[in-house]
Amino acid sequence: MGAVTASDLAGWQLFSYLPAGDTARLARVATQHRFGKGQTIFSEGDQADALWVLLKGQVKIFKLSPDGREQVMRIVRGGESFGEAAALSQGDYPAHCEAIARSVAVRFPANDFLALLKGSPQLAVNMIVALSQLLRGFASLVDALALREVSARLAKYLLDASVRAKSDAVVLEVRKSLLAARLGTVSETLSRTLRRLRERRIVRVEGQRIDILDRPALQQIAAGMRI
Amino acid sequence: MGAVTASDLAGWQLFSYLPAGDTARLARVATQHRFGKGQTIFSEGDQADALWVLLKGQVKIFKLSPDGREQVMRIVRGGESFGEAAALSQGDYPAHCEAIARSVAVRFPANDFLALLKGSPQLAVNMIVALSQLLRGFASLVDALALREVSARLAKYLLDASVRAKSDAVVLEVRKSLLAARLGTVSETLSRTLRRLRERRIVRVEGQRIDILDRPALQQIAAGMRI
DNA sequence: GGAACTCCTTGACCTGAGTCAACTGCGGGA
DNA sequence: TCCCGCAGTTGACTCAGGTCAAGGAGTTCC
Repeated sequence: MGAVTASDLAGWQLFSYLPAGDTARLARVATQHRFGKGQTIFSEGDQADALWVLLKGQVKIFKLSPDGREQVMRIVRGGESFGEAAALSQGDYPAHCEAIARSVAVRFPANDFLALLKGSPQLAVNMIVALSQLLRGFASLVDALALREVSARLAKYLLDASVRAKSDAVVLEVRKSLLAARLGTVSETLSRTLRRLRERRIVRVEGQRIDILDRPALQQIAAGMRI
Repeated sequence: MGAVTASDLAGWQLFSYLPAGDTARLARVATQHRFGKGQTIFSEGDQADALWVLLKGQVKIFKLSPDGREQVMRIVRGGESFGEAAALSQGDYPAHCEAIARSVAVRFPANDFLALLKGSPQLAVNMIVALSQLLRGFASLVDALALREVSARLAKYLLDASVRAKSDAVVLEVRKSLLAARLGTVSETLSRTLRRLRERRIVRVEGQRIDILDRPALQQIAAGMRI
């Protein structure tokens, strides 16, 4: 745990266009924390007394089933906030949160943040935009889980990742078992699905690297075509 | 389509604690619309140029699978807003929206609303709280779809509904086929699941009315116990 | 260099739940 | 009062995908 300077906050989406005074006030209530790989940041049911921004590393937000299966709701990348919804509606965290790589995060006590929100329309609007995007992400996750087969979810993931990477070569940002949990399945099924794509020459797989060989086919599968 | 007065807006959660000036400005950009049962309010992919508040009636937000299965993301009740996330992040509506009963809704053009947000910290905070609650709802939907069986989802739904009704007698707010789509299943499976609960004397079913006879059993099923 | 991991892959099996089809019964309209 | 139609129920069948178990292939640590 350490102090945070205003310049630490500059450049993050949530704090863009903020007047300097607001940034300074935010920095004053913030504390910096380091987490080792695998370390818990918060658990489902904990009192949501803080909102976080990830500076460095990678963090997963996930739920567990009664028999221990894991659904990853979100993989947080550097610069993104997390725990917002819980902290801002003053209840418990609705999911678990764990660092999946060495990470540095900034913690804002919920009360302080809420108070600052009321005095900073720009911060409030930024927060609203962030929440809206999050909601979009969740809507598409619901769609995927309820209405798409695993092959379509995987195809969509690869296409999205290739857009982000601006390349046909996708390097998975997480281990395959975690990707499986993200896609709402298990690693065995992911492995089999990836094999079907490989056998059809739609992708080439080399460890964490996946090359898209036949984009149109992948798009058809993402749109619901059976394979 | 009709005009909206400030008093029409009073009392709705999103507009609570607003200074009179803000309410008046909101009313000035708002228009009132009536929808018949089954009428489309917007479709997935439409440009999200407005945010809505439902005054009367009932509205469903839903997605369709490639082969036409329906997942209801949300059932909007009187007083709630909808289309917020889409309108506030300036893209397309990510889902379909249809009135499931005769309804009256107020429409706020996205640009106007966004402008008002910047000038009304209280409105912004209300919006943030609303979005946060929505996000919680989605998180629990993801959890249900990915990690719970249909019986557990149904049990949880009944328990929640009974809390809202403050009674062991739950009157379904929607047709069973729509409830099925809400729970991420089909009406046949809902029917069979309900029968299993009936046979075990856990509930009594009379049309749209369901009496909870054995709450502890229902709680166990909601927590993942197989039946 | 090898032991002990952890991650991934593959095969065999099983089951929850979706599909299709038939039937029932209530409720509204003329 | 009699249809007609839609919501709901039930049975039979099918299958996507989860579980269990057994390797294999890198990695890390003595």
